[in-house]
Amino acid sequence: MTAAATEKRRVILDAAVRVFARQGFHTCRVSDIADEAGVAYGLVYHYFSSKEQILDTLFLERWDVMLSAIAESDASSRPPREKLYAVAAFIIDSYRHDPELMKVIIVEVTRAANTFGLTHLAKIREAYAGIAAIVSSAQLQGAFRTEITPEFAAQAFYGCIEQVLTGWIFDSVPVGEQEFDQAKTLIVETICRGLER
Amino acid sequence: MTAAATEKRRVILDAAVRVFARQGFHTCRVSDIADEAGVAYGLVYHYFSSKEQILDTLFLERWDVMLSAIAESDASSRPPREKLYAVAAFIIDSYRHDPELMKVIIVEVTRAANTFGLTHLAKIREAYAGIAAIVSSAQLQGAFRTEITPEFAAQAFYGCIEQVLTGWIFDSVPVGEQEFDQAKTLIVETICRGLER
Amino acid sequence: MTAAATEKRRVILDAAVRVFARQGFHTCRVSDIADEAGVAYGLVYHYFSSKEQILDTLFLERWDVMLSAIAESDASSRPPREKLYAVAAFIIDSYRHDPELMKVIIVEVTRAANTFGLTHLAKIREAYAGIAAIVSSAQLQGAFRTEITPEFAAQAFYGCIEQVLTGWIFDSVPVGEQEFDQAKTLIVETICRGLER
Amino acid sequence: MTAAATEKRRVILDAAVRVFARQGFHTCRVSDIADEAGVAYGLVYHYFSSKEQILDTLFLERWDVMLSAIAESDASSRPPREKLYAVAAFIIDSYRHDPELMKVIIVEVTRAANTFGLTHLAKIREAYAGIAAIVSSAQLQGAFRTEITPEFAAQAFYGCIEQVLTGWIFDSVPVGEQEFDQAKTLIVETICRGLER
DNA sequence: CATGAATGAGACTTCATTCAT
DNA sequence: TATGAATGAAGTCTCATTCAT
Repeated sequence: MTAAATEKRRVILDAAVRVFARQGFHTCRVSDIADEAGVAYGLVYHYFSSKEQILDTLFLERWDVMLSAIAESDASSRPPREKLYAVAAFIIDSYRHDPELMKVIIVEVTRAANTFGLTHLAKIREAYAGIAAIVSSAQLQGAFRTEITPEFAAQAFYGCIEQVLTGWIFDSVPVGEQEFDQAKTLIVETICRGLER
Repeated sequence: MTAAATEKRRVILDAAVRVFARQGFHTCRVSDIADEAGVAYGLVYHYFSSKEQILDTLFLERWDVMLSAIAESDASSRPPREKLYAVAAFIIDSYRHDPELMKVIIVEVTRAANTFGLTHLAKIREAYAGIAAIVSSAQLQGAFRTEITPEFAAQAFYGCIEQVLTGWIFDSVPVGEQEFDQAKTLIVETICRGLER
Repeated sequence: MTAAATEKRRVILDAAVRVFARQGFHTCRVSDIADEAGVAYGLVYHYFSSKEQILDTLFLERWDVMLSAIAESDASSRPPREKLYAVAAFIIDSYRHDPELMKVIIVEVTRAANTFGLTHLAKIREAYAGIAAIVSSAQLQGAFRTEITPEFAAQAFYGCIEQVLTGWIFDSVPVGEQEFDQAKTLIVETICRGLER
Repeated sequence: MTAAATEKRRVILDAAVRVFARQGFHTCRVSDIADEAGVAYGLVYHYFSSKEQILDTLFLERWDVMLSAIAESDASSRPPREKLYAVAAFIIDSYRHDPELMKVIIVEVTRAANTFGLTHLAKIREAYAGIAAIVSSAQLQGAFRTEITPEFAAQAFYGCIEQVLTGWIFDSVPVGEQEFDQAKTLIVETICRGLER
C-alpha cells in the first residue's frame, strides 16, 4: 500500500467522524461520507467493506488506545486515587481533543448497546475489567474497602464518566475549558471517596 | 373509546415491548408487532400514528411514574441517603418487575441518545433534576457537602444506576434475586458516601 | 387470500413472462416487471421474495405440467413411438400456445445451466428420466433395441427437441403453423428410427 | 508485440478459462481473472477491451478450429456416417482434452443464447450449416433419405451432442475414458440410423 | 508493459405508511 | 373497528472500466 493510498483511507475515516457526529450513523448515507471526504462513492468501498466497518475501525482505533492507557495507569506505582484520576483524565481529554470522535464512539457504539455495542461488548467490557483491576489491587493494598466489589466499582466509575460526557455531548451550550478539569476532580472525588476506607 | 378498543391498544403496546426487547426498535418491523399482538397490520395504525409513537408511549407511561416516585421521595421527610435509596430502589424494582420494558426504555430511548433520546431529552433531564433537588436540599440541611454540585451528583447517581442496569440487560446469565437488593445498597453506599460530609 | 389478490399475482407473473422474454432475466429490472404489470414496485415483493423467485415460479408451474404429460404418456398403452410422439407434441404445442413462456423457460432456466439451471437441475433431469422410462419399457417389450441405453436415448430425444425450439426462438422469421407438426414428425422419425429394431 | 507480451496475454486467457468454468462468466469479476493469472488488475484491460472480449476470444479461437474440422470432414471422400462420426469425435475429444474450455464455450456462449449466444449466433449457425452440408451431400449420393431436411438433421445431430456434453458438464461424477468413445458411437448410431435409407 | 487506486452508474430489496373494503 | 393489499421512496453495495504513475 502506497503512502497516498493510506492517506485517502485516513481522509475517509476523518470525514466519517464528522458525518457520524453530525447526522448519526443510521441517518447518514455512505454518499454523505464520500462527499464530505471529497472522494468518489466507490472509493469508500475500496477501503472498507461496509459502512459498519468504518465505524468499527474508528471505535477500535481509539478504544485500544484507551485500554492501553488504563493498563498503563494500573501498572504504575501511583496511589489508587491517582490511578483512577489518570483514567478519568484520559477519557475526558480524549473528548476535549476530539469531541466529534468521542461523540461517535459513545453515542453510536458504547451506548448503542443494541446494535454495534453488542458486536463490541467484549471489547467494551475490557475497559471495565481494566478499571476493576485498579480497584482490586487497591483493595489488596488496603486502600479501598472490600464491601464494594471491584466489578461494581468499575461500573459506577465508568458509568459516571460516560454520563458526564453524554451530558456535554447533548448540551446546547459549549463546554468551558475549566469544566473539563473540574469534572476529572469531581468524578474521582465522588467515586473514590465512596470506595476508600 | 370502548373497553374492547382500549384492550386492543394495550395488547399492541405489550406486544411491542416484547418485540422491541427481542429485536430492537430499528430492526423490527411494524408487521412483527402486529404478528406478536395477533392483530392485523393496519390496526397498529388505527391506534398509533407511527412505529415511533408506540415507543414514545411506552417510554412516557413508565417515565412519568418514575418522575412521580422521585418527586415523592424528595417531598418526604426522610434523611437524604434514604431518599436516594428510595429512588434507586424504584428504578431497580422496575427492572425486576418488567425487565423487557426497562430494557426497551434504556436501550432504545435513554441510551439511544442520538435518535429518540433527543426527542425526550427534556423529559429524561427531568429525572436528573429531581435527583439534583434531593441532593440540593441535603446540602442546605448540611448533610451533603457543597463541593460537588447537585447537578453533577445527579449525573453520577443516575449514571451509576443506568450502568448497572445495562450490565444486567446484556448479561448472558440471569440476574439473581439477591443481586437486586445488593445493587440498591451498593449504589447508595458508593455515591452517598462520596457526597456526605 | 382474496380473489383480487390472486389476480394481481397472476398479472405480475404474466408481465414477467413478457419482460423476461423481451429483455432477458438478467437484463431486466424489477421495475420493468412492475411497469409492465401496471402495479407499484413494492407489490412485486409483496407476492414474491425476489426476482429469482418469479422465474422459479414460472418454470415450476409449466415444468410440472410437462412432467405430468410425460408420465401420462408413459402410463398409456400406446406403442413406444406414439408415446414419444405425444411427448414431443406436448412440448412443441407448449411453444405454439405460449412462445414467450417457453422462451423464458428454455433460455433462462433450462439452457442457463450455470445459474438457475443448477438450482433446478434435479427437476430438469426428471424430464429426462421420464423419457428414459418410456424407452426402457419399449426395450423390455422388444420394440427398441438395447444397444442404446435409455438414458442416452432420452438425452438425444430431449436435446433434439430443445435444439429445434432454440432455433425457432432465435429465428428472425416467425415459425409457420405447418412447421410445428412437421417438427413433431421429424423428431420422432429421426430419433425413433435410430432406436427401433 | 514482443514474445513476452504475447505470453501474458495467453496467461490471462488460460486463467479466464479456469475462472469462467469455476464461477461462471456473470458471477466472476475481472479481478478474479487477474488474481488467477497472477497479474495486476489493469493489465487485463491492456490486452482486452472488456471482460466480454475475453470470452469472445476464447470462443472464437476454439470454434474456428471446430468449423475447420467440420469443413475438412465434409471435404473428405469418406462415407457420410464416417464424416459425421469424425465431427462428433472432434467435439467430444475437445471436451476430453480441455473440459474447462468446452464448459465455458457451451455454458457461457452456445447455450447462453440470450446474451453472448446472440452475438455469436451467426458463427454458431455456421456449425449447423457445415453439418447440414454433410447431410445434404449424403442425400445427393442417395445414402440418406430426403424426408428429413439437412437443416433439421443438423439440428438433431448437434443438439444431441450438446446435450450429452451438458450432461457431463453438470454430472457430479467424473466421466470415464470409455464413455467418450461410447458416446461417439451412440450419437452416430442413433442419429445416422434415423437418417439413412 | 505494468500497477492498482479511483470512478460512478446501476439495481435490488426493505418497510413505514396509506387506503379501499 | 378491522383487514391486508398497495404504494414508492430510499440506501447499500457491486463491479466494469479508466487513468495517473
